[in-house]
Amino acid sequence: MAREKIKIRKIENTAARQVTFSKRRRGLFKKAQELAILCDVDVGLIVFSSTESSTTSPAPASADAILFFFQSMKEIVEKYNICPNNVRKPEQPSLELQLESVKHDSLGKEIAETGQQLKQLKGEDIQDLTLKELVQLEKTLEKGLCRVLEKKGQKIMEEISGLQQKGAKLMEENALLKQQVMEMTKGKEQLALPKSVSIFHDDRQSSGSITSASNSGDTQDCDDSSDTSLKLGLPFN
Amino acid sequence: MAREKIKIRKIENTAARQVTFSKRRRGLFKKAQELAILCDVDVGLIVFSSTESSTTSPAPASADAILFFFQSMKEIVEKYNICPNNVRKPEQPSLELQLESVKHDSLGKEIAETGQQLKQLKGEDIQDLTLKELVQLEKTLEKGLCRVLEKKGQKIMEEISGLQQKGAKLMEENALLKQQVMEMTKGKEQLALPKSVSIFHDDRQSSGSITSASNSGDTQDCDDSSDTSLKLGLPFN
DNA sequence: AAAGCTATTATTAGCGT
DNA sequence: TACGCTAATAATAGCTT
Repeated sequence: MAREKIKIRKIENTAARQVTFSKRRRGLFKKAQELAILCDVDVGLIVFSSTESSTTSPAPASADAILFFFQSMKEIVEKYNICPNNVRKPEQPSLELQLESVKHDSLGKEIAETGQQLKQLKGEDIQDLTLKELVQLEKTLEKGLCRVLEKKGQKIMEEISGLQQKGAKLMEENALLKQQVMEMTKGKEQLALPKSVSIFHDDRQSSGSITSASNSGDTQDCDDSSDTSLKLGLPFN
Repeated sequence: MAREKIKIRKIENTAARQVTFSKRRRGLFKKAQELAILCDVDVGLIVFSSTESSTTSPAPASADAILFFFQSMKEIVEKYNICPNNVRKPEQPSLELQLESVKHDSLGKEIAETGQQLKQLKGEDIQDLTLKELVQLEKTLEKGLCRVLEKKGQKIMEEISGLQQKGAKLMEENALLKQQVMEMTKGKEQLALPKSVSIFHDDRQSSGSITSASNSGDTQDCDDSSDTSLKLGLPFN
């Protein structure tokens, strides 16, 4: 309803969207209020303003909106207080208190603060911080980064040791199979032996070779894992 | 906005009020939806009437906030239910259902998640993260740190440039005063000359000395500020 | 009463500053 | 950037059906 008719679809231009948002939100609230007054009804309206750019973390915006909403609700409640035919004094204070508590030290505030902290840790919304605050932020980030790196190192070592174990087992199995193959190649006459026997034999015989193999294998494994750790580490950096 | 301008006050005629209510409510909801679509925001609107209540939440994005909205709404609705002269049983279930439908994502959950993210960014509570998650965290932290450092650099440069300007001004003043003192020390006979003349003289004579002084001063200034920048930078690292 | 009509007011999109 | 302006569209008050 202006110079040009527009289609109701998302306005892609950010600035224009912001302007339209302000204007239309004002209009919407005005109309809501008019409806409430003209028709003597309660209207609750909440607009989740995403004034921030595309960056995530909806918490602060939501919190703002929630506070706004509660403000409106409070006004409605106050209006009702004045309204003569709805006199319910005992109920009013508790609701009032709830609103106040939400406004001051409750969920909304917590979300807002936590959300902002989160944003700031992500390096967003740091325009108005003082140098001191920035330095504090930096410290926190470094500390966090340090811990994360430490934990990452641990995890990588765990991963490696897991791989080592797996490797060892595979080697063991491998050696076992080799042994079996050798066995089969050597004495083809034993081919038809019962499983249990052959297995028992294998276990015994392989014991020594596997041990030695796993020893050398361990050393090799370590070397391999050193390489592996580098390889593992890289894709995650 | 029609055949006649009306004042925004309660419409006393019940029938007319009801008609206006229907019309305006439709308009309000339409506007709410338009705002939501055009500006890509969440809008929650609830209208309480003596005969019905209706709700809309055009975009299901931040469910937790909407839950909060519904919870609050529910409280108000309950208040209305208790109110003896407003009996609206049939509407209750639908609102109740809507509330239930979004209940599984609670605001508490958002707080918990945001809080945990915050903690994890600080390097706490990262015991059970996977290697991949840790790497993601690391990236986020590095990005944040990078931004914070950049902003810090900016702030420091601002600080420095401010100090430099101040320093330059002080030096200039200093030189001027020195010149004046020298003047006074050299020729005491000129002490009683008219202002305009003495000033003119001062300007002239000092011109050379001041220029040179300011030159060396400038260099000194630069060095000083370099040192200053280091000194400024250090306590914040 | 509910739905449709239209003269009139209200809102606002694009522009200019 | 964030205002104010105004042509133009949108909503709607009172009426009719």
